[in-house]
Amino acid sequence: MACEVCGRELRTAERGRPRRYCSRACRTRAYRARLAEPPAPEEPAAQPGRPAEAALDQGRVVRAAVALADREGVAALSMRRVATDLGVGVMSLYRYVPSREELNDLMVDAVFAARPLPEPGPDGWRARLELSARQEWELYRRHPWMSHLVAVTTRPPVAPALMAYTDWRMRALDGHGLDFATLVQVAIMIGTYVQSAAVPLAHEAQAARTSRHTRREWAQARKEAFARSIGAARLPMVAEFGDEAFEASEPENIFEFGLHRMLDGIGLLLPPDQSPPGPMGTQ
Amino acid sequence: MACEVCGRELRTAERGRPRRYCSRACRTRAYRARLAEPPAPEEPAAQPGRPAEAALDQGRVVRAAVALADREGVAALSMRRVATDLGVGVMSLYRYVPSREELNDLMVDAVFAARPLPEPGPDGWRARLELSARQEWELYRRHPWMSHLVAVTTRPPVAPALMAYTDWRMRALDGHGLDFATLVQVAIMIGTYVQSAAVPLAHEAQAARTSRHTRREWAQARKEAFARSIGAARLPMVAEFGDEAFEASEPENIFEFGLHRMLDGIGLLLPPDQSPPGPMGTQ
DNA sequence: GAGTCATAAATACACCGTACATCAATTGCA
DNA sequence: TGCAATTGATGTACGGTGTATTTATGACTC
Repeated sequence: MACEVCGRELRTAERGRPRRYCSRACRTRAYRARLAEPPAPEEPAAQPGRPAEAALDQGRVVRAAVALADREGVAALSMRRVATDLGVGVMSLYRYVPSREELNDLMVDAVFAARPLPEPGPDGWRARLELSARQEWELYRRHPWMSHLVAVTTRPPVAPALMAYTDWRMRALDGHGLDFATLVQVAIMIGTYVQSAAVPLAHEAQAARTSRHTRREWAQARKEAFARSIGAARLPMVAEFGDEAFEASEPENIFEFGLHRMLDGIGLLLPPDQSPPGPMGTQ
Repeated sequence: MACEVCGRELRTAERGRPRRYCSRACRTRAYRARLAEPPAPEEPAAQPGRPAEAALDQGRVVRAAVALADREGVAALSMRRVATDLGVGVMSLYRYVPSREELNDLMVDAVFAARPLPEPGPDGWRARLELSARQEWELYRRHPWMSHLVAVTTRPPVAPALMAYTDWRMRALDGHGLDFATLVQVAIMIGTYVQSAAVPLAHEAQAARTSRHTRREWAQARKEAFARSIGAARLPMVAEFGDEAFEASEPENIFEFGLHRMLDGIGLLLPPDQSPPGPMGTQ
């Protein structure tokens, strides 16, 4: 009595038909695997018992979720809201999306898949890495909820299109004598950095939506709170924060600054007189 | 009819005494502000109607929350669980903690406050920045839920002790001719990077707790999923991922690698022949 | 027509944060 | 000495969440 997919023990299998899967997620996975086996993923009709046309599919669910998050922010994103937006019952979503967590992944994947990095990229490793970072940053600007989702899942999102960015970055730097492990680390480091720099964007987007406080007001209030609680004596630098520091700490500027520092640091790994590399992907 | 703290409209003020605050959070804020006004914050007694001793205080609540998160992970952290751990009613917490979101901030602040950076730090800007990053990293290792909380709030946590890290970092690099705005950016960039590099730690901690999958199993499963869905042809680099890449992408190693690249990049901002600076804080 | 199966949905459960009303205890003041 | 004000602590309840379980419906094969 074990789930056919994940092998977990099956609970409450007493009444009715014998159960085969431990959860809807596993059942859905099995179903999708069965669908994926025949070589025609574009034409899923003519399945036994399948209605003439399905009202839903995974793409529609994911697109609706992305649109909702874009429109009303990550706080409004829930299975119920997505379902009502689509005009279907809540549980209908679970036929196409194994769980809320995997919906998050699918949303991230959809956004990245819609904007792949160009092939071939520009010339020169630095221009390439810069482009890849800037393009990812642009995605976070347009979909601020993404940086939130990435962190909320307590694990890196399982999104092939995001992995494609990593792959592209590795190829962007390949051919300069760096070993494979270093390429991995550079690519991951860049993605990690862009994501982290984008986290404040989610906050600003939410604040702009609820029109509660602007970032400036918030920074001012926080500064005053610090002045009251800790006293500026202990934080001499923070005590001098003014317009200049505020401007410098704007997410956009932090991103730009850190990006260049990081690229500079990567440059030091490479042999100094390296001539410009050939086209991408030629190893 | 507006809240005396935030000015928001007061709903449902018909029956009973007229309300003065829009929420318990505001009422608590007003109460705390009133407590802070007299110049003796250590001796708040002799208030009218104040009981002799309170069973709870903010410190106990925050400590219980931190202990709970350490013990059972961020998923188990809720107001109800904290309350039962303390043996009090749920709503009793709200007398000392304005809201769940601010409890998050207080938890982060408590952890950072318990481990301040040393004064004076070591010699040399690089050793200092490295120490500050490594010490923050150590905190995330010990309290993996922190990286999660930082991101969940959709805004940087309001934690003075965390701001103290920023201040320390700015002082660590001060005296090398960098302008104030650049100091701000360096300090924020380092903190941002450490936090983001720590996000996978939360995942691993949770996985280890539920003993579902190890990181190695998870990476393997993900690789197979990619091979099935996208096909390795489109991701030539990822297709070659093996033990070496797995080892390289270990959070600890990503952190170390990125830290050194970042410090290298910062070093390029400084004049090359700069002699070692004097003791910290001398401007 | 019976049986099998996938779709879709309704219901239900356990949980969350927290607004609200209430109670007893304490104190200052009339 | 009473009374009003104020606080700590709490119980109850509301509207929300993700999703397990169950049921109804239709389409297909035999």
